[in-house]
Amino acid sequence: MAKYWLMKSEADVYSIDDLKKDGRTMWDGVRNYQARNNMKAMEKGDWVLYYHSRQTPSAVTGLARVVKEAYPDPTQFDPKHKYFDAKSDEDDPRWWLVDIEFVRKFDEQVGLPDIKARKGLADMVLVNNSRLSVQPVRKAEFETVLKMAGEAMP
DNA sequence: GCCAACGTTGGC
DNA sequence: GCCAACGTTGGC
Repeated sequence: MAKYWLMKSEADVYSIDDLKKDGRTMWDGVRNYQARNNMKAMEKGDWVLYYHSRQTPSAVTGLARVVKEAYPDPTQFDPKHKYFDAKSDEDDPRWWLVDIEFVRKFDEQVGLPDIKARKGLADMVLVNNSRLSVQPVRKAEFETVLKMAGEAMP
């Protein structure tokens, strides 16, 4: 059974349009343990709501899918990279990531205010823990967000 | 651009 | 192990 997730990206850093252009991408740079643990729990074929933060309003803008399960984030070992982590051991990597692929861009974005106002979405992690960049989504929540976007279930 | 909320670090 | 200081995220 595929699971459901939500992944955030700053709209002006890597948008759904960038993902569409690239087709797929390596979700590097996550340096938060909870977010990392969520990526480790992902399986190929899981669905991902793609969310833009730092835009007005923040919004779910599309759909992506996990295409490669967790492996060590190579940027943590590159001293020249901004995501370099000197404390990470190659034999026991601290940071992991997944690859996701573009599925669909929504014609209609689902804004955070609408999500907050929607009955049935009050328990979404997005609503209650605004800092977590990779988070689980319940099936019913996923279905509701898709419905709000005017999209059919994948 | 501001700043509240949160996670992490490090001194003790 | 506590907690103050610091850095970052992200809503507004």
